[in-house]
Amino acid sequence: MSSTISDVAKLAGVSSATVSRVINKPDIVSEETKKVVHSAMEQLNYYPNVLGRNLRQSRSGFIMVLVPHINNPFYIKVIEGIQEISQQKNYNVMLCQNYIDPAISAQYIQHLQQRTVDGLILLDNTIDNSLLGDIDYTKYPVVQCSQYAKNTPVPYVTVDDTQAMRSLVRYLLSTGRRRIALINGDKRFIYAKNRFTGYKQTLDEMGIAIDKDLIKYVSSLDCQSAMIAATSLLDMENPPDAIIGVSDVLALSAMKVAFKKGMKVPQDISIASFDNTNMTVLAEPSITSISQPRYNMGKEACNMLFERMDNPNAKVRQIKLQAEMIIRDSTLL
Amino acid sequence: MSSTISDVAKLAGVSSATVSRVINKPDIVSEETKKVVHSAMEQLNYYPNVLGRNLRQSRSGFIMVLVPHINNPFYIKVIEGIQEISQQKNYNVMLCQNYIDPAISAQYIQHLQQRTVDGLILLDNTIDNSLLGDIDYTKYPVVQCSQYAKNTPVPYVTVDDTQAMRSLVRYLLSTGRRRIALINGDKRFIYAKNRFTGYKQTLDEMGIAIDKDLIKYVSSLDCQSAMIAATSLLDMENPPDAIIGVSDVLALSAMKVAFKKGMKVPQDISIASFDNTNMTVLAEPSITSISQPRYNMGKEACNMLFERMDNPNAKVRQIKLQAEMIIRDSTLL
DNA sequence: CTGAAAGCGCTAACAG
DNA sequence: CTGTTAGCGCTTTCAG
Repeated sequence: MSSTISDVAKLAGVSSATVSRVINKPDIVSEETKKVVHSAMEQLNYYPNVLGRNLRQSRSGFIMVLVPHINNPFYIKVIEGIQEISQQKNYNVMLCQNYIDPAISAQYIQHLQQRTVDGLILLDNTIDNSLLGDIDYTKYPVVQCSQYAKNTPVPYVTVDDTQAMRSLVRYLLSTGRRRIALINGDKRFIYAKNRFTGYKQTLDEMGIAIDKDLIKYVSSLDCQSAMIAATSLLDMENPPDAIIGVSDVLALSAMKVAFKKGMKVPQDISIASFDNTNMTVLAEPSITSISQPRYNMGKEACNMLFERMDNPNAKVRQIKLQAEMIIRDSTLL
Repeated sequence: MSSTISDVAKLAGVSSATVSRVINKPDIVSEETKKVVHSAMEQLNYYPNVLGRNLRQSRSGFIMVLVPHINNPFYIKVIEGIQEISQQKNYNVMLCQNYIDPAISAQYIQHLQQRTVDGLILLDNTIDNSLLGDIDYTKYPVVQCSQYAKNTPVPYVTVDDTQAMRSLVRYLLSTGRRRIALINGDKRFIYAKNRFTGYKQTLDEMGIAIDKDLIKYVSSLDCQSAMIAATSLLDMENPPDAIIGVSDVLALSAMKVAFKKGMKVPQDISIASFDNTNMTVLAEPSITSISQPRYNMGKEACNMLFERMDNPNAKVRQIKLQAEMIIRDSTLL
């Protein structure tokens, strides 16, 4: 079997405590003994057993990142940001998908109580944050990312969806569009609520009446639902001259429906989206999209989590980052 | 702090061994004591501390899945399959991305020696399997997935790339195409080598001379490289009448270039790809693609890994799954 | 069916 | 700067 710290100690002629110090606090060990210990470690091909260390320090060295589903490219970059920070802190990431199933989430959350993981970053967007209700966030370090709960002392990092939508609608209006349709997600999601607010505010300010028929909701962000929504929009007697999808897949699907109806983008209709994943560039024409600072969201969320893991009484920070509009061919008039 | 097994034992008036049995081997405990213990656990809101258990059993309860990058949708489904099986086995997954950097891989592989993880599924495609050379696969459970090493006793599950390419080329020929271009990945990758073999074999069999100018290699599977390759193909004096990309992004990029040159797909040129991710459906026209059994690859690889974790001397299985061609608009003549 | 006792491998006081 | 000692929380013999 593999060698232990006391094997090394014996071979080096020192105590296991000293070996431990060589590994963890090399500064307080004399050069000479360090040399002896290192050579013993090498001879025995020794690697510290993390399980022993974990028990002793009662830390697992893992954080959990709970997302709905990684087939949504939005999460990929966020996860990268999280992994960047956690690696700096010598922590591993356990990435969990709940497939929007609260039962699965509940199982994963047990990992906090069982000490499988030391903290949790919640990218879950379960409606009404029901999930958060199951977690004792006073006891375990938890940070929300993207989605967030109002009036709850849980740290979060999110993006200013209202503002992002405002800039997008304003821009479309500036290109002369007046019948701007919106394909939104379930309004019980905060992002959907906020984006709708931005949409409504901007039209209100410009004195444009809201046409309820121009607003569609999809229960899931996939091609099928999106195509149904887009078809009903484009089949209207007085169809929209622009469509905003709250996710790239929605916009791409809408564009596909427009093509099928013989419409040209952007000549006949403008198309815009949120998320700015690489689909927007691969599409023909390329799609104007709202780029959220996904990587930074991940980094910030992870930083916040470590703040709380280091000090459970640290101030609860709740921050909102700004998004950016990337204008591409699909709206260029 | 949270309660321990001996707190529960004390409250229930039994030994901690009995509490342990209630949790792990309930069958050999009397109904009565079980009841008492359960109620004590509830009163104390007890959850077993996994760190203690792990040390005792010297297992971490984690397996590692090492992939190049999860922005490649190919891996997403494989990972899902892996997670499905590992969850059944009460194992957690540590998903690691090496960003095609051997130094990062090397760091992760230490986790095996440190016992942070109990096994490894390698989806890495580092050229020449250099990575595998760093792992003592006789000592630690390792399974390769997708990529594999010939003549090495490491279990793997892969897909019959040669056969898949053969069927695709044969099909394109059957639609009348004769100048079929190939945008391939670095030939030192096994998948690239095998797909090239399938391409060459089929053309040879049909008595069609290989035009080397029709074969392009990209060092990375992104839009930029792909567009450069596609542009040089379509700028030829005698351009191809079909382009196969070994990944969806490559094909989509090629299609974009074709559009820019005023060509129509499939009328002027056929486009086909490997991977069959949802981009192929979102594209207009939708793209003919080779669908690999990604989910099953993940499941099989994970099953193999547990076989080896359960029994290090288990027979080394090396299996090859079949891919399927999905015909869509981009090649319909 | 249950209890006592040992110990997984490590780190952290404490003492020198 | 280093050694001694204790113990993290759990499971697993071995007895009974």
